[in-house]
Amino acid sequence: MELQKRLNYGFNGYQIPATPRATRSARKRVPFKKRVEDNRISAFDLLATVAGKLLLDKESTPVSSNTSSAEDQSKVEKNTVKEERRDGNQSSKLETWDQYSNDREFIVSQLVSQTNDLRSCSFRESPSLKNDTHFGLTSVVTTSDCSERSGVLKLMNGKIKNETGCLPCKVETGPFLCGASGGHIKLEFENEGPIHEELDRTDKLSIREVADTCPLEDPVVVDGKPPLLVSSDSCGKTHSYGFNNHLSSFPAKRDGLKVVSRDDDEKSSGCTYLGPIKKPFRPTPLIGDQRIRRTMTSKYLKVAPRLNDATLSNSDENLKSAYCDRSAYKRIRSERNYPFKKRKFLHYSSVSNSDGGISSEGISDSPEQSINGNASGVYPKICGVTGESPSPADQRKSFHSRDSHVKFRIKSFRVPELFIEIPESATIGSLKRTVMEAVTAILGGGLRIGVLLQGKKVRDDNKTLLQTGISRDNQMDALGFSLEPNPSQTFQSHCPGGSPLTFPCDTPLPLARYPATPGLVTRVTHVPSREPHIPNLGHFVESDHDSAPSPTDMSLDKSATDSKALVAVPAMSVEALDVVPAHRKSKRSEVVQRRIRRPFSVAEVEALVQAVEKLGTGRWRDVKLRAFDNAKHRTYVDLKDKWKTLVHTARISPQQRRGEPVPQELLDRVLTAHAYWSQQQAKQQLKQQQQPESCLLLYNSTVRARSRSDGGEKDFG
DNA sequence: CTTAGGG
DNA sequence: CCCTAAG
Repeated sequence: MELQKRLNYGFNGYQIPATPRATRSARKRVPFKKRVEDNRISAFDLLATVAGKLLLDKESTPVSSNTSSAEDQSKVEKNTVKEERRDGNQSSKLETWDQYSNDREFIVSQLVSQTNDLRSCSFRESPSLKNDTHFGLTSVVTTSDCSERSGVLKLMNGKIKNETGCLPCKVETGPFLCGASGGHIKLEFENEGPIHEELDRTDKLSIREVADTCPLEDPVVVDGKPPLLVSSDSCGKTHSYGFNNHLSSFPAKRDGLKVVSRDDDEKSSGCTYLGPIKKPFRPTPLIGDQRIRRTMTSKYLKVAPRLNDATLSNSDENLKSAYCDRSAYKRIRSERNYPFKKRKFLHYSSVSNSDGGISSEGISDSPEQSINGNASGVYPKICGVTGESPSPADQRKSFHSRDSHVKFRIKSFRVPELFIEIPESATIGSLKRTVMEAVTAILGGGLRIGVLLQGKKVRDDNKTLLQTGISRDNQMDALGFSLEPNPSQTFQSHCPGGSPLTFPCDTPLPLARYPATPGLVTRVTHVPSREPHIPNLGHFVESDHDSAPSPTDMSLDKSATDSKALVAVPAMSVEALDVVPAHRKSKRSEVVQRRIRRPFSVAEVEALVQAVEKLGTGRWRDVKLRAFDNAKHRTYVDLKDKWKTLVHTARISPQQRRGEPVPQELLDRVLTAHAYWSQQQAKQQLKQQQQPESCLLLYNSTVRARSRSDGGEKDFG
């Protein structure tokens, strides 16, 4: 497999002379936009983009849209640099990574918000559905000219709103409650249209749609009484429900965007209210990050409060009912204003704490089933496009000649089905928790994005949009995205104690209550963010076009690997999420796939030995520079490790050695050199030890002498 | 960032 | 290879 890829792509044309010692990070994280500039957007890119930002905005000219302002661009660049630096490259630009976090937060927020909706989900008893289980999600995507910003705003809104609790979620909740089990929604794809118009249109659309199709019998069970399960059947349709509708009180505004006005909100109760709760809000000059940053801050600091008063007041009722226990309500309330990071934590706690007293609960997910389920089609072998896959060069070429850009806007993702099994005696609280856990399990297991083109799954992440047939003027009507469970994950119920009842539930799959599902959110995020403490996980973009010294280079395999990485977001235990500070970069990075193994070739070993013979064993950086300067995938740590193993290898019997045999001659040299330099090192240390000692002695003697004389003086005095 | 070491 | 403590 790898070999094949290697053959296909080779590493020609990817010489990156600039950063000699760029390593891991650099490879792992290549800002999306950067790649965009390369005109090489592949399906994979698309996935990533979608997942992360729910928005892809590719512009023909780097700065042609609000979205991709020059500022952004530069940021991206910096970003890159920083990455490289981290890897040992000593370039001096450091800032930036952090600057991207905000956007990511948005996304996360959105995800989180959706999660909240879970609480208001309802269950329907229909065991028969069990086999249909699938966790695949489908999403509605619309392309428009809306800038990313607008998308972001929406996301934010969604988030905030949700944080308010069970929001009178007019629009957004509606769809979630509606049957979400099924098919894929088609993608509306349109190109270049007046922004405001577009927004306006979609806005109305979503609202109306929901209104029409989704009566939304507010599924919220009132005060934990027996009616454990409420069925909110109906609405099996697919809607496009965006986040457009809850834009209320956001500083950043856009032309033509409508917002839910709080005044109107008052009337609203539950999801039933679908009135003309919109009010135009002013656009903010979408210029670069500063704007966003400002927006961000103000959002939480200023806007949130407002929301409290407005939205919250309106939804108080809902909140109360939705959260049977006052504490939960409170929690949510309080969470609202917390900065995102903090909220993460709170979120979790709220989950774990929420109402106790559960007799027994259990979730029985059947990942297998789900995975194999038809609907989600997680593993179809289908490839969106078959046929010859042009070489990278070709791709680039074609793109050059045809510089079109595709824009996407995913208004929301559909939620898959979840099956919950819980005893009748369970409390509502436990039910909620159970659902939450089920969801969490899924999320924790990682999600991946699927791209469907005309019903077919596009699996080749390396294909470009163009190749796949996703272009602005091409079959754009059949594009869909889906959230899929990570196949490699096994979802298991946290809680034993099985129970008799099974409630298939059209539950909105809360996207990520645990923003901490960094893997999910981040990995997928191309959106630069500036929130300083949220580590950037954009790693999946990792495309190391580094040149390797030998044809052994597998740099391009990375992309393939990465695509997998995107899929395989290792599950972080909830606990871990809870405790682990959001900024544990290392932790997160871990979420990333570990570097592929690249056994040292004999030639490399030779080079290494030679360098070490010359430089010694304590100067790995120099060794690297000297012998592996252009082997970007070999870090000095790698070299050191290799030396370590070489020494070990040399000491063991040939029979015990594995892998490509290293010439005995080399091993001998290894031993020799190692012995020599060890000796040198010892000598050095000896000297260093002696030095201080002599100094000390000298000092002591001096002091003694002086004190003696002093004493003498004193004595005399 | 580099080194040195343990995992 | 990864992760980290130290420097």
